[in-house]
Amino acid sequence: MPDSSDSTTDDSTGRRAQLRERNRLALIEATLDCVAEIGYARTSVSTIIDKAGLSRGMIHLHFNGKDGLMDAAVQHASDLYYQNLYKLLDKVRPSAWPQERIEAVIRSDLSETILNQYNVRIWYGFRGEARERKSIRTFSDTRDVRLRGLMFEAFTTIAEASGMNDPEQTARDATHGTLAFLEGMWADYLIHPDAFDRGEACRIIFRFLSALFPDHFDLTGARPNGA
Amino acid sequence: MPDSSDSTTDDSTGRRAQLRERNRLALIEATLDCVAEIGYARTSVSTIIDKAGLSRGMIHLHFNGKDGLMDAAVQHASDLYYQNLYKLLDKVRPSAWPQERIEAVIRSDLSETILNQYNVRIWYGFRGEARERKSIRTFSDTRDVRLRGLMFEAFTTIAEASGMNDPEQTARDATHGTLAFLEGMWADYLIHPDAFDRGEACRIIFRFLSALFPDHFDLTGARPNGA
DNA sequence: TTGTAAAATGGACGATCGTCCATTTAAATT
DNA sequence: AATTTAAATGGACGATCGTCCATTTTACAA
Repeated sequence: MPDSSDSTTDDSTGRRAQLRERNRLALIEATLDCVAEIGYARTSVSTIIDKAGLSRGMIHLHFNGKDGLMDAAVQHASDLYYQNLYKLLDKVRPSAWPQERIEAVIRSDLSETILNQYNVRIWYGFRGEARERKSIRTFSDTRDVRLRGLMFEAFTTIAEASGMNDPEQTARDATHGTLAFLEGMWADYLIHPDAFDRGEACRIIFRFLSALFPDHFDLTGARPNGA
Repeated sequence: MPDSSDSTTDDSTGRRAQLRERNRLALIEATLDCVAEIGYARTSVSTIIDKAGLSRGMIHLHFNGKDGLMDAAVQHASDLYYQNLYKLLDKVRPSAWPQERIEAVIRSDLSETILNQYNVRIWYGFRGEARERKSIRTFSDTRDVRLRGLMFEAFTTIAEASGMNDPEQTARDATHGTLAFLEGMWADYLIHPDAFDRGEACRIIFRFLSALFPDHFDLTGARPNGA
């Protein structure tokens, strides 16, 4: 008794499409695993399909070759990074002080969820090749768009409340500076993964921020408002 | 009239040794050029000897293979970096204030002599592979040894003069923070080589330092002493 | 000038690279 | 159950990889 239209409509959730998508994702994840484990230069088609446990031809089938797969992998890594970061940032309550938002950005970006060996190796593994592959370049590039806006807005409020001469310029510098700080901490972690101390990294950034905005930060993070 | 011992002693400055050394260096420089131009992953023995204009076998002859050449190239790049940096730092007069030394470190590390497309591509090109090759790891690693000590000493003096609670801890944080700052600026330059503004980068760092040590820094750099 | 030993050459070699397609497998349709 | 067709397979292919060595070149000593 064939029912007219429901059981197998082409909503691409059929078993066929599901398996297809599963394999596609498996290839991407295997690629990222390889870059994290053996580096970009040593990651070959053979090592990827070996790790994924799939067949050689799938890379050409799904991504038109290795380059296409690398592009998709970079995009995926980028998506995961922001997805995880914003999940953490969404935890701050809507009525939070701007300095609390800044603290959340810093603590999140240095937390184990975001800053770990796997991510840092992927990040720097691809970054070395950024000049060559356009898609990889945009990966490192997009860090700003949302995050930068969020931080700039918070710092502007803080700078205005502090009665600074040029609050907008100060906010721009503070945003740029804090992001540079975080970048530097990531490099630290890459090179000294064992000696790296998340608490110390946070404290150093907060020390600089508390010097810049003493009413809004201390060495432990955000300060409750009230002059 | 054969003179007893001077004209051809084995002081390795004979024409033979000169040519040998010249070719050795040519291979190293060709390697760095390749990494800067096409990235680490695409740099092959063929591209190297092609750029050097030498023969295939020389790599094995002088460096026991590609890996040995890469190690030597990394070492050479590192040597050049510090050689150039310390040449700039030696220009500050011996009686300079500590804050002037810090300013010199910052301005030098962000100057065109040190921070340029060639160097930054080499730096990040190798860094992505740092996890794999031990010699490459130490390349990124050694940044501190002398530089860190130099900065720590200067910041300690500054922190003590500022009457800080814990001058040593403050000096350690300031050193760590400033180096992280510089690292972040390098990453900025890698990704936005055109938009990057050296003056702005300096000003941002000085803004943070002037907040931390208002008697010793302002937005333009070091401040002359005198409370 | 001749002999010799170090240095440089460039091609051969097997291994591995990424691409691509003839074939097989299996989900979906009739 | 038979047919269709999308998906997956895995090996063949030429190109390129890095290594190595038989040979040639050349600086230096005799």
